Amino acid sequence: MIDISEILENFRAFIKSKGLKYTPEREEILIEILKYKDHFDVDELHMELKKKGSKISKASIYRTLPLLIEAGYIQEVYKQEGRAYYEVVINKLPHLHFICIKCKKVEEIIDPKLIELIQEHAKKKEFHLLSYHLEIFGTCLECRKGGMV
Amino acid sequence: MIDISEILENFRAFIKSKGLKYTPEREEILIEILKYKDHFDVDELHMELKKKGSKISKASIYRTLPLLIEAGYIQEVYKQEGRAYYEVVINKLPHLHFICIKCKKVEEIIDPKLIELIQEHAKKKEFHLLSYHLEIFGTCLECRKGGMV
DNA sequence: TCTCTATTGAGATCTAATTTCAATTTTGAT
DNA sequence: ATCAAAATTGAAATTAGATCTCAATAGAGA
Repeated sequence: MIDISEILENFRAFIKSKGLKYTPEREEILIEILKYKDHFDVDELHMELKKKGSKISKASIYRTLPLLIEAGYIQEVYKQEGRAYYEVVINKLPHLHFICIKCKKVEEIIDPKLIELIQEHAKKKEFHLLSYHLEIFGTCLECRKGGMV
Repeated sequence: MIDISEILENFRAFIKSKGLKYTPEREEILIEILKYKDHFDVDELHMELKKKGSKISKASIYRTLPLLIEAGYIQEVYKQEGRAYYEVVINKLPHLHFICIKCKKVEEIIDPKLIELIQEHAKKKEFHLLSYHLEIFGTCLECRKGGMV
């Protein structure tokens, strides 16, 4: 389970270490994001915050996301139709996304062999791993039954 | 080695099979793309065609790329700063891209274990694989030496 | 050759993301 | 607490890749 207060304290330290200011907006965005169990995008997050009475602008969200990525809390996982999708990656290992291009369903696959394989290569190249996009695009069984592709 | 005339004939058949028309523009775009040994983007391709006296518009390139992807000649491999990058995938197997976020260098890794792993999962899920994005973002050794991250 | 339909180029349009800027807030120092 | 310097914010303007519109053109079967 994720300990929010610990994360917020870490985030504050991260922000401070960069000589930036720890604002209520940044904290509120992080708290809201931590609630996501799966993928989200900026519009979705903005609407969610609005629904709760928050006045946080999209601009602030766009400005905060790179910080959260840099701090290691979230990752951009894929882009579709010009829109970026993110997910919380705390305690999450690299995983494959199988994305159906027809119904847009996304399925996650976590495979220790995959993780090992990636880390092995990164180690060999002395590459410092920050994030990853591992998407497999195709069509799922249900959509193929529907007479497509 | 790639046999261009065979590919063009296949492409013509593909276009015809969809009830579309085989135009000089489409052929020219495919021929030009087949020359790329690594990644390219629309602007780059458009400039290259222009340099050779071609009048092909960007609109036509944008309209042709999805056909080439569907026909299996190219793939969109990653997006960076709002721009999509493509590569020729004829005779190419799934491979990882290690992308340095500092110097933007991209290194390809082909690993039979990776291919096997992906195909295994796809088969299990009865997922029809069309394309993939396998990007690992991070920093390379040289850039880390430069005092960053 | 004729006709139907797809395709093209040029420019308009769309829209996610970024930038600008004045007002506000944070924060460390006093 | 108060103050000043610098970062941050929201709103709106701007940017830019990608898509769409449309009139003119060209491919392809009859």
